[in-house]
Amino acid sequence: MNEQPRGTRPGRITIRDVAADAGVSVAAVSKVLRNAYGVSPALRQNVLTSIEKLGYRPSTAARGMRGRTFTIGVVLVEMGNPFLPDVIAGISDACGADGYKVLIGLGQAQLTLEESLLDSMIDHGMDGLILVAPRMSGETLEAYARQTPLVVIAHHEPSPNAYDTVNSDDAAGAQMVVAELVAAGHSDIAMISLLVADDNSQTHVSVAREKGYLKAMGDAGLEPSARILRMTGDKDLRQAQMRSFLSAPDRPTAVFCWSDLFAIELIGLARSSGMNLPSDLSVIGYDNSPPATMPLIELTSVDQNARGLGGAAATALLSRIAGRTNPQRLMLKPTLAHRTSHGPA
Amino acid sequence: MNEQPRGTRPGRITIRDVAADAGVSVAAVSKVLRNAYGVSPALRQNVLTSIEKLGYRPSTAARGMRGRTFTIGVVLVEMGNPFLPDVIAGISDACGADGYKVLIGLGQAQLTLEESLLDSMIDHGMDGLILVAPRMSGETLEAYARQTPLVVIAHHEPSPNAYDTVNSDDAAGAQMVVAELVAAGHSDIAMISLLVADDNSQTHVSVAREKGYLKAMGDAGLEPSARILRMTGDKDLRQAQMRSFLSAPDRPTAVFCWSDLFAIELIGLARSSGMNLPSDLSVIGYDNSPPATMPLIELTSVDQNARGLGGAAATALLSRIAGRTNPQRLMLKPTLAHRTSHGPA
DNA sequence: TGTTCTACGTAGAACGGTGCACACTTTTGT
DNA sequence: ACAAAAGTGTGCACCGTTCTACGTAGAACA
Repeated sequence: MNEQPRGTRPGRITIRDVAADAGVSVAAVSKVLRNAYGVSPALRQNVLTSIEKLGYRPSTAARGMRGRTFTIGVVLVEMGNPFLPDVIAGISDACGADGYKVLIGLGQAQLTLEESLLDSMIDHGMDGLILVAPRMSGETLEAYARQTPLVVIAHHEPSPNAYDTVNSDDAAGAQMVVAELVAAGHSDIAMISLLVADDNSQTHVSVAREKGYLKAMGDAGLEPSARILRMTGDKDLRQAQMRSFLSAPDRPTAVFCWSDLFAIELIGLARSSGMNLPSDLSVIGYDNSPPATMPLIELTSVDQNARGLGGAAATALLSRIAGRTNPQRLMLKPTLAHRTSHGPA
Repeated sequence: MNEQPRGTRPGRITIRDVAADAGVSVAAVSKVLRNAYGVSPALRQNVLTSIEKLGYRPSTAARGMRGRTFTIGVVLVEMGNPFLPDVIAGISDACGADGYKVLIGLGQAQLTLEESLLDSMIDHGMDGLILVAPRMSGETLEAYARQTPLVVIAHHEPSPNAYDTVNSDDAAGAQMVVAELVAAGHSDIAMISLLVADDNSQTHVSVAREKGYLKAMGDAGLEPSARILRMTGDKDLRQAQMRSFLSAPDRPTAVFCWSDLFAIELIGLARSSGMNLPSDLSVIGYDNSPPATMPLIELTSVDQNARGLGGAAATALLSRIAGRTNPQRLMLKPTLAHRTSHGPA
């Protein structure tokens, strides 16, 4: 191996340099930095001038050892999902206002990697963590929550203890879809959902959407025709499943897809097999993601308000960092973005 | 404000606990951790056992003050681009093998935020940074490179000094596209590119692709018909531009789009205006992103080997961290993924 | 005038690692 | 047999902050 003397780079301006320049103590500078009590306006101004002049930036690493780092970590399972950018944007906005930075880690859909990432973030001294659609068990989450302030997005844990959950009301979203289709005259409405392999599948958003779907079908008196097809995450297999679904004799007149990704695939396959949409088949998706707005897709879709979810999670986390300990379960109402992928029965 | 005593959580196992348990000095444990010279196999094993037993994890924050953090930062401008996940995967793979963790920051397409993010990552004591398609000027990059090991992906800086660049050979990719279309009998081939507003637009990948396009058109003796339409990043405006392009009397027989996103939009608009593809218009894109493979799209597209780019960047960064200082300019060959969005003239 | 507050500022001990300088023990070389 | 070199482990200063405990001066009060 090599041995470069690393860590703090040689020329770095430290709090001592600032203190010397301003002619005050190191402690005084630290107080100014933290807006702590006990600094006169004159001293504060003096210090700020020196900071500005020297271009001083506090070392987060050093801060992490005693105080806070003003950094929060966000853990994603994967980054292909088009609704994530908005979630992140919502988090960043809410955090940025309070001077917090956001750093993202990627679990690559591997549970071990995901957990080691959490450890790593805690080791970095991050002030709190936000997990998006984690695959971990409730106990694991509780264990992490004991180590650091924690908020979870898109994960329906029934009764978290030491952390908060922020979700879109997935059941309500599904009910809106069914209601919309029923109002358009459909009675044969299927749902295409996701086959979740996990042990913790019950907390997955798709399950909440399934429940909403079933509830709404029941409320409309359509439970006999209600059916959920859970399709795999593997693209090729899934498309085969969709093809056979589309060519089956009992094909419904409308389909509610648990995500836009599935819905768009379904539309593509339907069209390429000669079907005419929406007259032959109405399709409604979930996420209201950018591709939903594309010409030739024009997918009606449930908007989760991803940005709102991110913002709410960040706000919750900040209040937790500030000392709150009682668990919160936030639920945001989704809306339906109307387009032309569905029509009358 | 509140005042929770934060920073290191109370119960945390420190290097001292490990040293006590193993009955050795703190320095010895530190040596084992860094696999530094001067530890006997016996002592090493002894220490490792205690580490395992106590579940010790070194504090990255504390490490950051003197040594390395075994963390590298990746800065993205935005995360919507579907080729980013592969780049990240490539980076993570290469880094994970050496025990490095990857943390991602998002610039939200704001230059100031992007730069403050770099600062923040340096402040965190990260061992090195990888920037993907940054919008910064060459001087700014050099300035950062003086503070930390730096590698830049997808940014055609002609002669970097203190950092490395890793690019796909964008010119070659464009030439492959033109060659493919010419071989299919096309002679009227336009390019749709991106209108870059920056001051540093010359380093943008789209410009390199434009050059390749022009070169290939020249080589094929088609310079008279060569034309580049630079379209805006704003979606609605762009679609208007595309519509008028499609309905113009001098519409070409084939179009090379600088990115799949543009290509897919173009295909959608063409189809929805009644055109028949690829007979009325051949389209080839760039990125070979997931949507390119969708039914009804089947877009022929240049594959940049995003994963390879990420891997190469990580390898370069690690060698830079290990002490290398001479600049490297890596260039990976792209390949063409053939599908049905283009056909004979 | 003496006493008690309050406001402001400072000294210095953490925090949890790293890595240099050194001491002690074996090997190796002659 | 003796010096030099190599191998192994330790003590401790240091990294750049935070934050507690304390000192001091001036204001307010009696």
